[in-house]
This record gives sequence, structure tokens and C-alpha cells, in this order.
Amino acid sequence: MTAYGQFCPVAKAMEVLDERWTILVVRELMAGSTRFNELRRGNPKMSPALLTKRLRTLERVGVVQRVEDAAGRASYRLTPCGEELRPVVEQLGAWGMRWIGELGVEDLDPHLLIWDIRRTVPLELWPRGRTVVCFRFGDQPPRTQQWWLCVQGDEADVCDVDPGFAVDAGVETTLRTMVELWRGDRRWSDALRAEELRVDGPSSVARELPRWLGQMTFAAVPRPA
Amino acid sequence: MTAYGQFCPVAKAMEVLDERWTILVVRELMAGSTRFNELRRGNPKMSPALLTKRLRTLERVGVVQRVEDAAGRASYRLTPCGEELRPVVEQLGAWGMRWIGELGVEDLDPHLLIWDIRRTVPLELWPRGRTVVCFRFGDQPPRTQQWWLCVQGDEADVCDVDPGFAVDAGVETTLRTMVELWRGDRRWSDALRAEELRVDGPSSVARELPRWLGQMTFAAVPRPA
DNA sequence: CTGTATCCATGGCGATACTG
DNA sequence: CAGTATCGCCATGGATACAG
Repeated sequence: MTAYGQFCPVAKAMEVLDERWTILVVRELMAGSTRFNELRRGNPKMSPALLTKRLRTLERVGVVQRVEDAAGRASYRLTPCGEELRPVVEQLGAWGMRWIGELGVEDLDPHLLIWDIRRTVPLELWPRGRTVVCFRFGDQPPRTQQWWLCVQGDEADVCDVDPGFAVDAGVETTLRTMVELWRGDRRWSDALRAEELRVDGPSSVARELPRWLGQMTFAAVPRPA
Repeated sequence: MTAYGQFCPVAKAMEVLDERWTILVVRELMAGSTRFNELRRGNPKMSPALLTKRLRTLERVGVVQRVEDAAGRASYRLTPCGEELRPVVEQLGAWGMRWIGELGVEDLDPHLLIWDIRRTVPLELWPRGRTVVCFRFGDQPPRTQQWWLCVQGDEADVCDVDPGFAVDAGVETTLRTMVELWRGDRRWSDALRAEELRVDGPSSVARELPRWLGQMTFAAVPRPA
């Protein structure tokens, strides 16, 4: 938080916000994370020490409020001041969606993808009973190749080991393609036609799957002509 | 521009934008600067080497276009992609205005203030003939104590040495007060009443002066209750 | 679960001078 | 006017291990 020596409100805002990871922590809080380890999971490459430091700074400037429950477990929430960063983050995301489309392989993190899908799954569209979708990213190393998404009632869970339930649908593709589908960079129909995606299971399930999974919020952002 | 290893568009946007000074260079371009030295003047504490580096990066990612004229003089302009950062910068400024109100003495740069006033003076409100306003910041060291704003026709100029013209109005105050008036943090009437501001000259001129000078764009942002 | 504690390397950035 | 060149620091932040 080195000062810019300017009274301009943009400069004053950036003194707080332009430090590495800061906006991503805020984004994570906006997405609903409140626990230290949830924030870590949303930013896996951030060291815990740095996360602590950022949270302290954000607390000091009034963006975040830290609360400890009776058991001593900490949680973090956005204050009204922090909540007002939402339009900023939305605009940033929309701009990034429109103009920073190129993704490097290092941007393709299966944990982040699955975690992001899980947390925004439109539960109300899924069948009542337990429904299990298995993702297989053929291009990934064994440890992160297979993922199971289990939806039941009003809960969605993910595992990276076979939970043993009957699988209703299997999705076979590359991590990049799945990320692109999630971001709305490509359509399911196109990926299927290009045979970069295969969906196994009853055709009724296969047909509904795209809607069941949904897309990341920013997928709706119109792209430049 | 170290990568975050995330496909999230907010993260991709921040890879470009969270480097120190970057947004302020963009803000300066949005305010109308196009020359290297104009950009420097808008960010006086930034080293020229770093400005070059930032401009190169912004050019590479497509935010800025560099053009050389016949004489070899460079100018920088926002591309459509860069222009679309305007809502981001506006939101950032609005947030900074609302929530980062405390200004340190090191934020009070008279050059930036006068330069900012000069470039947004509402010329059409001023008298036809030459009009000269002299600012005196009693709390500042001799070198930056006095400033002359000369408006004539469709041009506004500033000097830090007496240009020798007859002065139509004199403004005597502290730099902090003048900054606060400019930012809309206080009203002229309040500062006058508190005797932290004195305006010398014909009463008709003194009455019009606040309108002649105007306020920074973000001054209109409503403050938190 | 929620952090601390270290350690280390790097490279970002500030400062200054200089040039075609 | 529009940058280069150089230098050196120190703070940032990455990695890892450990603790209440």
C-alpha cells in the first residue's frame, strides 16, 4: 500500500486495491466465501501468510469485517464499504471477459473449475434424487483427471475420488474445453460436433446437462464484434 | 504481470491492471493526455523508465496505441479496448471518493491540483477578455505558494511565476482546503465562513469564482450517509 | 481450522543521470 | 520532446514448515 502522492480518488482507491491478490480476495468474498480456508481454496496459489496480510489490510481500511464465533472460528465478511466494490469487480470481470480471452495452460486449474461449478449449480433444475456426473479430463495427469459432482436435494458436492455412486452422466473432454464451456467461450453443440467433448448417459440427461451445470456469471457478457 | 493461474476473468483483468501505476496511466489517458510528458505530469512521482514500461505493456495487451507523427513525436491513445476501461475507472473513483476520504499531506500536490483545474476549467462561463486568478497557499513553501490561472478566449494557462497581468481575483487559503473544495469535500461557503479561505477582488467576481473553477468530476459522487 | 513463523530470492520500482 | 541507462535497495511475496 505505497501511496501515490495524489488526491485523486482513483489513486486513493488503487493504493488499497492494486496490491497483488487483493481484488481476488474481495471477489471470493463476494462469491460467498467467508472462511479462511474457503478463501484459500478460491486462491490456491496464494500463500496463507499473504492471505492473512491482505485480510488485515482490508479490515484496516474497512472493506472486510472479521468475526470470531464462540468456538473461536474466524469468518470474514464484506462491510457495506466492501459490498460497494461489487460494481468495480463486475466491470473488471466484464472487461476481462471481453478483452483478455487468451488463456494459458497455467490458467486452467481443475480444482478452481469444479469448485466454481459446484458453488453455482442451479440445484432447482436437477432431478429430486441423487444425481452424479463424472468429469474426465483426458489431458490431465491421473491425480486431477476425474471428478464427481453429486447433487442431492439442496446440496451439491464434489470429489476427486470415486464416491461409489451410480453415475448418471459422464463428461469426457479436455480441461481447456470444459473451462471454455464454463466461461461461455464456446457452445456445447460446437464442442460436441468438433468431437472435443463426449457426453455419456441417457440422451435425456445428456440433453439437460448443459443447463444443469450452468455457466459462470460472466459468460453472459457480450463479446466484442 | 505475474499470472494468477486462474481462468476467472477478474483474475485475467487484474494480471494486466493491478500493477502499480497502470490504472493511473489509463486514467490520465482518459483525461485527455496523449504525450509522454503529459502522462508524466499527471503522475509526477512515476519514473520515466517505469512509464515507458507500463505503456509498452498496455500497448502489448491492446489497451493503448502508440502513434508517431511525421516529426517522430510519439502520442498515446486508448484503443476501443482501453476505452472500455472507462466504467472501471469511474467506479473505482466513485468508490475511492466515498470510502477513502482521508488525505495525507503527501497526497496534496499543488502541481496536480492546478493542472487538474486548468484542464477542466469551464471556459464558456468565463468573461470574454483575459481573466487572471491568483492562488496563494499560505502553508506551502515559497516555490509552490503562488499560482496564476489565466483564461482568455478558449484557452486556459497556468504559471507558477507572476505572468505580470492584472489579477482579477485572489484566492488565499491552504493547499488542503483548496484540494477539499476541488474534490467537493467542503463547500466554498463553509470554508469562507470558517475563515480558512479568502477571496479578494470585485464581489461579482468573487461570487462567480466557484462556478468558474468548477470541481473535479468525482465531486458529484454522493457520500455515504 | 486458522492461522504463524521463517527464510529466501527476485525483481519491481525508485532515484538519478544522461542522450538523440 | 521522448525516452535510455544504470544502479541498488528493500519490500513483496513465494515456499515450506509448523502450531494453538
